[in-house]
Order: sequence, then structure tokens, then C-alpha cells
Amino acid sequence: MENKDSLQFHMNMGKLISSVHNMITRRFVQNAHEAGLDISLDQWMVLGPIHYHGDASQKLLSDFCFKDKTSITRIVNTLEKKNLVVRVPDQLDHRVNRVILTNAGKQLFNDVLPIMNKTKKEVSRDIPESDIEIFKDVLTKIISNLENE
Amino acid sequence: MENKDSLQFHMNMGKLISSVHNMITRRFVQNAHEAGLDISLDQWMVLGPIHYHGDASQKLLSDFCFKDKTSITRIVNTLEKKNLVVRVPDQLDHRVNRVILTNAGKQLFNDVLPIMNKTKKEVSRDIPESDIEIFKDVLTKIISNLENE
DNA sequence: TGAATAAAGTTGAACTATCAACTAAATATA
DNA sequence: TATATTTAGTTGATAGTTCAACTTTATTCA
Repeated sequence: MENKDSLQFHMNMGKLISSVHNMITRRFVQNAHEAGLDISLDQWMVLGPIHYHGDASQKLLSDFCFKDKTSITRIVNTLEKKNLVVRVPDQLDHRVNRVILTNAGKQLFNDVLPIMNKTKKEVSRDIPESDIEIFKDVLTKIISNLENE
Repeated sequence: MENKDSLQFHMNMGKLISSVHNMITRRFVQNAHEAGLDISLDQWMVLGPIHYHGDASQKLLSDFCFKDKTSITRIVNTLEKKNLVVRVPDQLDHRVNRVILTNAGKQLFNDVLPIMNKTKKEVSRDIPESDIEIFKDVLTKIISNLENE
């Protein structure tokens, strides 16, 4: 354990972020599961903007979640299989799918909200609010540093 | 874009970390690819401790990378397929594989180092060093918050 | 208007993550 | 010593990620 800690000390940012990402994902799914809910963090990420907008094209979901359109296709497939969303072809632009929540989807969204909050609390336990703010600012800045060109 | 920015403003930590994780992964692979190198961030994460230790059991890799042992099995499979590492059965404990770098693996490790540094620079551009320090502290703290049970 | 181009989405392939179930070897304990 | 338990690693299944190639529909512009 001593050895592991010293190693960990030398971990670079990429490894740290990757590790934290995996751990948060795992904890969120675990918390949801303990509450009898079956949802992944990625599914949750996609559900959010649909709920917020009422509906959302897959392109919007892709931009918002910073995920590849292929990933969105497959996550929406999974959500559709679980009867949480449906794809409705856009009447104006026939290339576009509008993804909307079913009643089960809305229900699940509301059920998962407290799980998300619980997970957030566990994640940020004993971390000063001011550090969390800087943390989020850095994340946002990294996103803008890496966005496209 | 305006709309997207305002959305982004409301993103919670889980989404932020997930987005940043994906973007860093993508950028790293992209930079490696532009330099004619074929390696994923996960493969790099596993290569590191092997190089550092000279060899490493899969258990150690799993602990160090905070990855599931199954993931390690498969990443080592991939690395072995690419002739970057070999598995050598431990003489004392026959359950254990010692994973060691081939010459090609050592070569690749050295070739990738500058790519990693380039990526790091791109990621942390225009972010004050003091904020980066807090950022890493928060990540480390989150790991200890979520570690085990 | 008609042809080139761009945009939204899907599919296939290779890789990674997680869970559960499994094998084989080491350790603990009765 | 014999049995039970733990540990290291693998395998199969399902989900998500990325790339490249593809279809279909919109848009651009000559």
C-alpha cells in the first residue's frame, strides 16, 4: 500500500483523470443499482439534455455531451430498447431524429436525480467548495483548450 | 454555439470529467498518430508502471491504474499482440504473470514520452500552475473518497 | 436548375470497461 | 494433512468509444 501511494503521487494528469472518471462512473452505477435503478452514467448524460429541452436531435446530444455521433447512436439505441426514449423523425429536416422521453424516461430521470446528488456528495466529501470551483473551472478551460480546430 | 456554451455552463462534475477524459484520450491518440505512433491512452497507462518497475504483475497494474483486472488482461493481450510486452510466468507464485517490456516496447515508450508532454502542454495551456496543483489535489482527494467500499 | 458539397445518422470493426462465472494455485484453518 | 478460503488471471456477455465507409437528405453555387 505504501508503495502504491508513492506511485500514485507520481501519476500524471491523464492517468488521474482517467482513474477518477472510471471511479465516478462505477460509483454512480453502483448507487443507482442499490436504489433498484438500472442506468449508466453515459445514459444519464444523454437523458439530461433531452429532459432539459423537451426533445433533442442526436447532433445536439453529440455537441452537448462531447461524444462522437456514433456513441450517441448507440446510447440512444440502448435507451430506446429500454423504452426510455423514442426517435421521432423531424418533419422539417428529414435527416434529423428528434429524441424525446417516454413517460418511463421522465420517471427514471426524476428517480435518478437524488442518486446523482448522493454520488456528488460522496465524490466531493471534505473538499473545500472553493477548490471544487477551481476544479470545475480547470475542467471547463481544458475543454475549450481541446475543442476542435 | 451561444446556446451550447450556456448549456455547458450548467454541466455537472460527472459530465465535465467524462467529457474531459474523452477529449484528452482523443487528443493523445491523435498526437501519437500524427507522429506515426500507434498507441492508446490506456495502453500508455499500462506501459508506464511496467517501464518504471522493470516488470509488473497484472495485479499491480490493476491497482496502479485503478482499472479492473479484466481490463488489464485485455490491454496486456493487445500489447502482447503488438509485441510490446511479454507475459512471463512467475517462478515463485505460479498464479502470477510478470509482464515485461520487449525492446520494441522500450523503444515505443521513449518515442511516446514527448507526445505525452506535448499533449500535457495543450491540455493545460493558459491555466495557472497554482490552479493545476489544486486540480490535481482534488483529483487525488476524489480517488481517496471513492477508493474501495 | 443541376451538380458538388455538407450535414445527420447508421453500420462494421477493433478496443476498453464492467459484471459474473470460471480455473488454477497459494494460504489458512480445522 | 485435508479441507476451505483467498488470490491471480481468463472468458463470455453487454455497453460505450473511435475510425472509416456508407446512405439519405439539405444546401451551395456555377
